[in-house]
Amino acid sequence: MRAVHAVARDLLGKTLVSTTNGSRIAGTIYETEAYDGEQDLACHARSGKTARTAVMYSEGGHAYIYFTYGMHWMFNCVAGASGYPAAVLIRAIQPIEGIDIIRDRRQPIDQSHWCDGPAKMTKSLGITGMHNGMDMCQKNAVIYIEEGCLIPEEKVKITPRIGLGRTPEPWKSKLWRYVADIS
DNA sequence: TCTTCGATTGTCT
DNA sequence: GACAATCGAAGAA
Repeated sequence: MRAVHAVARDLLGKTLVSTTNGSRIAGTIYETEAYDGEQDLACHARSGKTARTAVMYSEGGHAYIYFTYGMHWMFNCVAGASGYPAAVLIRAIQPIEGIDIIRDRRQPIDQSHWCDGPAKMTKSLGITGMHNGMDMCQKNAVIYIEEGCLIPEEKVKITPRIGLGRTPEPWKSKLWRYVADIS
C-alpha cells in the first residue's frame, strides 16, 4: 500500500483544527479519500505538474486547496514524498470546537449537515484558496492536524470514491475512500 | 482565444 | 430524484 492510503486511513479519528479567524474551530475527521499519483486518472495531477497542481508535488503535510464548480473550496492534505503527487481529500468532520462560529456560518441548516461534505467543511472552517500551499507542520500554522481518537478496523468502511463522474475504470471503482463509523 | 466540465451543494418538484 | 448555480483550469483550436 502506498503511503497516501495509509495516511488516508490514519487521518480517520484525528482532529482537524482551523484558526483562520483567530479562534479555534476543530472537528474529528471521519471521511477521507486518497488521490495517488499521475497514473490515477481521478487525480488532478493526471496531466502532470501545472500551476494548479504544483502543491501536490511538494512534501507531505502541505495543504492543497482548490476551487471547483464555480463556488466550492476543497481541502486536501498532501501525502506523498516530495516530487510525487498524492493527496488525501478530507470529506467530512464532526464538529468539536467553535460550534458557535460554525453555526453562524452554516445557518439555517441542521447541525448534522454542517460538515458532512467537503465544501461544507471548508465553509464551516473558513478555509479558502488563500490557504493553499500552507505547511501544516509549521509552528504558527493556521490549519493543522492534532491527534484524536483511534478508530478500530471494524469501524472503518472502505468504498469507491465519490463524485468521479466520467473518470474511466479502473480508477472510478478503486476502493480509496475511507469512512469511520463514529456513531 | 474558445470550449468544456468539474474530488459539490442546495433548491425545487 | 432532477437540475441549476457559477467560474477558473486545462485542453483544443
